[in-house]
Amino acid sequence: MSAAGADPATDDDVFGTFVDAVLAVVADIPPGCVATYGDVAALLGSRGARAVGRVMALHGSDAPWWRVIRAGGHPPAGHAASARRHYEAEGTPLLPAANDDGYRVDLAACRWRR
DNA sequence: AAGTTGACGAAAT
DNA sequence: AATTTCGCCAACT
Repeated sequence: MSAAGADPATDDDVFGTFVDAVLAVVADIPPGCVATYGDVAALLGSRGARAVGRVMALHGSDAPWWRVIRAGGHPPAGHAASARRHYEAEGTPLLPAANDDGYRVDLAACRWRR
């Protein structure tokens, strides 16, 4: 029966394999820590940091998207203000920044590793 | 089927 | 240091 699925990626496969894998890694990030899009992609065996960001844009609502940031410690584009509240609530170390979005995440102190 | 997009990364300018 | 360009990968139209 599973073979009867009309669409191979919209019936049995709750969400594409990729999406599920990305959400699994993001959900595995402990509070107070963060990982970069490139790191998440690397853990999946892919180098598509953009592909990971795409998953967050589509399903980020179902995962702690604020724990996934860009390289350099910058928060996701357009969501810096919202992410900042989560960091303070989780105890994530932040660094003051005059420019950017007003703050930066201390990757050197809380970059999650596997 | 092909082209475009996207919550990115890194290097070059 | 900031901006621009190219590269990567997967999904959407």
